[in-house]
Amino acid sequence: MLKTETKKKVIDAAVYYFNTKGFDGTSVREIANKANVNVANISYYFENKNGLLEYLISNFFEGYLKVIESRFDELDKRSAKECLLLVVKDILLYQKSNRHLTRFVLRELTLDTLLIREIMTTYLAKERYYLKTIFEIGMKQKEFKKLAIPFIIIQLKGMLSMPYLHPQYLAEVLHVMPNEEYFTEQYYKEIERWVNAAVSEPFEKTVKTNNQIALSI
Amino acid sequence: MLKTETKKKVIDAAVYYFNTKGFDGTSVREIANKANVNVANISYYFENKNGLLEYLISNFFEGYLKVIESRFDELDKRSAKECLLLVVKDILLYQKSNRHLTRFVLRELTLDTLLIREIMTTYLAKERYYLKTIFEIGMKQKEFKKLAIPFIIIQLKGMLSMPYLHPQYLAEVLHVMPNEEYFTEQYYKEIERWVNAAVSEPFEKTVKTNNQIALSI
Amino acid sequence: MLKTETKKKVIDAAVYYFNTKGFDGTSVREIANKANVNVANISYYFENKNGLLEYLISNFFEGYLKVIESRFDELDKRSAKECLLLVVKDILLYQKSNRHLTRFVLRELTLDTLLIREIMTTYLAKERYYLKTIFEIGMKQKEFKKLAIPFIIIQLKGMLSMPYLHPQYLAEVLHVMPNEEYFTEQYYKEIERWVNAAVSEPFEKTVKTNNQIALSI
Amino acid sequence: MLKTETKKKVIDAAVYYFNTKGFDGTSVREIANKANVNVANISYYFENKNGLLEYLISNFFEGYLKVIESRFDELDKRSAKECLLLVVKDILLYQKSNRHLTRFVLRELTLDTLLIREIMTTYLAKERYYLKTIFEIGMKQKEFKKLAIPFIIIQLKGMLSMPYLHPQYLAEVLHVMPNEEYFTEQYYKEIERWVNAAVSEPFEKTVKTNNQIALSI
DNA sequence: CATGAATGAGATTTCATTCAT
DNA sequence: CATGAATGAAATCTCATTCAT
Repeated sequence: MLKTETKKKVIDAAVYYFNTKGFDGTSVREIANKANVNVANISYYFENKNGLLEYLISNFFEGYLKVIESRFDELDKRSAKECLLLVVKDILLYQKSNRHLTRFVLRELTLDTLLIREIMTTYLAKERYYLKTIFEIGMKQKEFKKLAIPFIIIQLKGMLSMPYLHPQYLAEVLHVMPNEEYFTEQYYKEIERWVNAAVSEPFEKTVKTNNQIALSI
Repeated sequence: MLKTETKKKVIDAAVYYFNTKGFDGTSVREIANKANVNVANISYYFENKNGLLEYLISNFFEGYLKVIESRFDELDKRSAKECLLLVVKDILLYQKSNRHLTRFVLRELTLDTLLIREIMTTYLAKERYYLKTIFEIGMKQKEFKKLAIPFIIIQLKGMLSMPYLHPQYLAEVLHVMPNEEYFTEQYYKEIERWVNAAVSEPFEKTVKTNNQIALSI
Repeated sequence: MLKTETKKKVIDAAVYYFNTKGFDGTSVREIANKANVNVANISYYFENKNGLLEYLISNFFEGYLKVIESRFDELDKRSAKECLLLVVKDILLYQKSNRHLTRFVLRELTLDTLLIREIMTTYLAKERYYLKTIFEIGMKQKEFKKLAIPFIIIQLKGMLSMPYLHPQYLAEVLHVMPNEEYFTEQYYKEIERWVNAAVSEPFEKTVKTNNQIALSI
Repeated sequence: MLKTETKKKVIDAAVYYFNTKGFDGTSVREIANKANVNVANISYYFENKNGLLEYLISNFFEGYLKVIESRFDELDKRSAKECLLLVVKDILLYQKSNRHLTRFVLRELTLDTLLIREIMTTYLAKERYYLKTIFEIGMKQKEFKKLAIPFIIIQLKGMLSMPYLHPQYLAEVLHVMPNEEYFTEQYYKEIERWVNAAVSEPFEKTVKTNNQIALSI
């Protein structure tokens, strides 16, 4: 554990600055200074600045996918809607507990780089598969309306990422504090409302049971 | 209004690179090279690189707000829902016709800088005022459900920005082409569905009339 | 002429240091300091440190080949031996008047790099062609003995380069001053002796006339 | 004499890289990686990188001089010319069997450093003494022409080192393979030709006997 | 209005070396 | 005897900016 003390300090400092100033807006020296270690450690542990970037993004998506996968594996025991809502809840919680990393990764995803292209063809393709499958099953079971799945995914992902990409906007313009305890719970309910109103079949009976899902933050 | 050729070339090149590589990831030399002009022109026309940034972002929001305002001014002649949908449509069209600039500005908004803070307290505060007022009127008129307005705005803005922040994701992961003609129309319908299902009062009679709003792209 | 003052100063300083400390043993800062210009000028004029290397080496060989070529073109007017001796003389003079550059280039040629490989397939292949042709004609005309040309070239080039690769050795070990006026003349005579004794046919009559070639240093 | 495995591996790796990339162009990490040992071993065994350099160069010259000395000691039993040719042969063989080290050392000798100056005042001064003495005796015995000894040494050393400094040039430009079996033998004959034609007195009777020296490679 | 030359500051990376284990 | 972690120094390179023309 002590062996990687330095590495951990670098990661924390990097996430901090990448979050606020962006990857290109942050110098390795700043990171090293904040981490109170020598600059050369960045090369030592991550080869170079870009290696640090890759490490952080990959790391983020490893955890992200694990969260989705573990809910996806319960699809046989649960209804599609239940499953979808649990995925939504878990993603919100994952993003909440990694909010600096999340903002930075989501921002980085908007660039046209080789790395991002690779991320898309691996992690994001998998994510799409899981979501698509959940929606397909839900539609087959008549839980969900027959909708264009890609467009549903766009809306869902838009909603899931918005508060974590723009926390400053929420706080300073809308006066909603995305870092405070109850925000996630409240926002989860909003997405649930959207699922119920815009995705689920109105007369679906399973709605009731799903309402019982509570956020344990 | 009649910009010199050089200034215009710089702007185009800057938007191109800022869109794909980000502001900090782009050097003024790259911009000058692509624009086929001398680097010193950037200082000449925009004082410095940051001036170019400010110019582009302000420019974006000037146009953006004008679009919202002109619909907002029709609030007396139209129902809140009609107005909201027209605003949605116009924003989509504005973003579509400035897609490179839009992606870059939306990305830049995720940073914590002085400039962005200023943008928030000016342009985005205004935008919030317009949206809030539309929703308030709609609720008062019983067109809209009584909902937490900030949360509605979060969802709306999440949906509005998603395809323009992540065109690559739409194209390569979801195989939806956000730059093709019919996308905006289709996506507009999705947001309309959301307004009808999750925002509007279900028994609202005006729903019918609103369906008539057609996108003239 | 004033435009390239800086470039020229960089070149001079680079040649000076590359000569004594080698390319990898010299830092761009040292060069810039000696040249009394800003380090960035090296990137500005030569792209990077390696560009400076390429420039200097190419430059050397452009001049080197021009010297050989102009004598080679006189092959119709002169005997092969005369021509060979004039080439020898001119190479010695060229190396003498570029002694720092010469030592550095000859040393660099001993490395296994891409650049050197390219130099070999271009400049040195040409040089070999000229020398080979001179020897072939000389043999055909019975001026020269029938010898293995590559081996003659090895010996010739070994002799031509030795004093310019190892001036320090000549000075400090052999107490021969390769930079002093009369050295070139004396050394030229040695090579002429080698040509007469080891290359030329002993009964060749042209030997006499060739002796008249005097070095005008 | 029995080096630790690690030390030997370091030496081999160092010679390999110094040969192809030069001393300054090689990092201790590269050496350690190739040798499959830890970097710190280099400091441990050679104090520092420069210590490794000194070790290798000294080592080379110890062996080099031993080769010359053992022939020199036979001067009483043999003619000067015989002796000279045996020295030539042995140097060629020594360089051949240490070709990587040889190229690197010969290249390093072209630099102006303290270490090289020391090498010159020790090893190379000795070498000069041996060669000079052989030539002087030969001249006294009328085996050799009365020539300027330093100039003879320059030529001899130029010929001896050329193929080992520029193996790439021989291979790729002249298509002579200095590493193949028969090269040394053939090249030795060339130098012998030079000795006979340009150094020896033409009517010298000992020439015959010397022809019997055969290379046992 | 536009340019090429030049610069100073700083960013990233490399490197030899050290030290505790 | 050997290692992995860590460092300080320096090397290369990049960048925004300035200035004379």
